[in-house]
Amino acid sequence: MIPPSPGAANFVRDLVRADNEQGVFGGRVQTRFPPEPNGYLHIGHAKAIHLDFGIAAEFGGICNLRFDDTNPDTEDTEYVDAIVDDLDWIGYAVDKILYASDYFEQIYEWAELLIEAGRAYVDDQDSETISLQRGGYGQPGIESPFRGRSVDENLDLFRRMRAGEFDDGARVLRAKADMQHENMQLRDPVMYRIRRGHHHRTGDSWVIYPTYDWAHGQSDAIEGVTHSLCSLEFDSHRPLYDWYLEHLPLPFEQPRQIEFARLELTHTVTSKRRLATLVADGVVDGWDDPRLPTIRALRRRGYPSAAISDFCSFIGVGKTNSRHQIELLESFVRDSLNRTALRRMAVLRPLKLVITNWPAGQVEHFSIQNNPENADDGSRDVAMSGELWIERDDFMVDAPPKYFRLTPGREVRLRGAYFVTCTDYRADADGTVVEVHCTYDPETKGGSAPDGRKVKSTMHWVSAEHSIDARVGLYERLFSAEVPGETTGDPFDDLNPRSRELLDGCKLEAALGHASPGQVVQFERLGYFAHDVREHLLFHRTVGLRDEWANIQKRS
RNA sequence: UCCGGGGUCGUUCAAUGGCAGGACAGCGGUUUUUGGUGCCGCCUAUAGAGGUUCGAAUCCUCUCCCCGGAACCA
Repeated sequence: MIPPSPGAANFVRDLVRADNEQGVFGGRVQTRFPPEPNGYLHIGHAKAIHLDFGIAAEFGGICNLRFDDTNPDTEDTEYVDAIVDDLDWIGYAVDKILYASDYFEQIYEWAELLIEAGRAYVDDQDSETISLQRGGYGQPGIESPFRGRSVDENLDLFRRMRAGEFDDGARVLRAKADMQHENMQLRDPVMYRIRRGHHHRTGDSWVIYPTYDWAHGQSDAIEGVTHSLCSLEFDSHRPLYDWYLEHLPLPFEQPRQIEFARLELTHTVTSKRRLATLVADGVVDGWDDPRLPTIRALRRRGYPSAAISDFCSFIGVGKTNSRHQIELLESFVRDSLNRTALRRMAVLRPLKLVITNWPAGQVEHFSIQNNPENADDGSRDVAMSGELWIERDDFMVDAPPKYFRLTPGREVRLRGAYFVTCTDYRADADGTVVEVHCTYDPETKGGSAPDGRKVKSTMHWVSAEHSIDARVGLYERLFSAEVPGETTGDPFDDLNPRSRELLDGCKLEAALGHASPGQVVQFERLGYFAHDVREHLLFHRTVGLRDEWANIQKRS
């Protein structure tokens, strides 16, 4: 078991504690988790969620789920529902859902306030011109010719923007900040744009929408947020966040924005936009495709929620850009699953093994433990006959020194069954081994020899007669909520090509045919990547997901 | 080019003026009816150069490198 990490950095906690002890915010702590409902949550969000909710809980404060829904073009209630559901699974059930769109009226009124104070103006130029005038790094900005409009004219124009008198993109409301500021965010940022998209909650009642910068801090302030935690790329927005708030009559103390490094992992992508592209382009089957690092996909693959929490608290929170190795996450998953996963046998690349001294037609049944880590998990019945499937990699004609598995003349154990000794093998014209011949020792029933002799290797196997073929749709049986009965047509229709390829021809022990949904199993010593033990440890990894993740990363 | 944020074992996170430590990865051993698990051991780091100090990863100066920032995205 991986020990807890009391030393894990969390500078956010330190800052909040300092504020709290000094009585800033009157000892109050309030945070928020503010996703835009334009995609599904992924492992990177889990880090933010544990931070946001964790800090609030630690200091006796509250953390709200607030949807940052200020862009009607990309958002949908489908995402709202999925995010709430995932959040619940992660361990933070919310009873109250907040939306930035609920504050549109208040935010609008504050915009008028800024106009009246001479701190905002309507600009008639298009976005290209505005962008050009903003200048560049180390380059001066140019003030808009509309910057000097009177308060009355601005107010009139802004109200007509809201009333829908102008076309999309015809005018914007801009903050009158500082066109020479070294920070581009302060060079008169856009506060409102005209957009006639249908909003998932406010429908068509608004044609102007606040931008992120002119909505986020305002929403925080309305809710009474004390510490607004966001990722590093917003650090240059903080002066703007503060600038807006300083000019507004706030109902609470002015919130404080704190930036932290987002989670990145090797072999995969933690960017909602890139994931959305993969889903939209059909590169993957959907947001819950097991190749994705979305919460949905992780869930479907059997990742325990606790393993994700443990991982998140272990890695801590800092400002260093870093990319954690996927192995670290997996170590938490294994740590958890090793104690709970039922062991099963399956053969991914079958090779026929014939027991030449097996009584013709005889079938024997063995009771094999479900989990050596936990006797309470009981045992299951496994049938054996004289013809078995073993892993192709478990037999070698010319075995190298450190190879302990089957080779001519060697005795090994078939897990839970008998000792067998290889006597012979058959190869085809190309030299490919097509059949291995063995004799078994009836005295070793159950897998131990009365004379105490040892074998170097224990191999997994399935009875040819009793095994089931992965073609009956194992993948779906284990990963989907439904357990289909008879499969008709091509059972691989709903699988991605890579999974098809990996599962084609696999032979499974009968007990896998009725695995209960959501039950994670661990294969006994086998895998697609026979040269690398790690790769085939747990079932959900045997389909080569790490490689899939890497492929996904390349294609996004 | 300007502004901001960063730089400690292979990776990641500690150590905040006092013996550079953990985890993951790797390597070796051991246990084992999974080449899994468990257990034991080993390996490797303060970006560079100066300075302050009895003492520097930590404080100061300069240099180098990485990331972010000029959407009517968030």
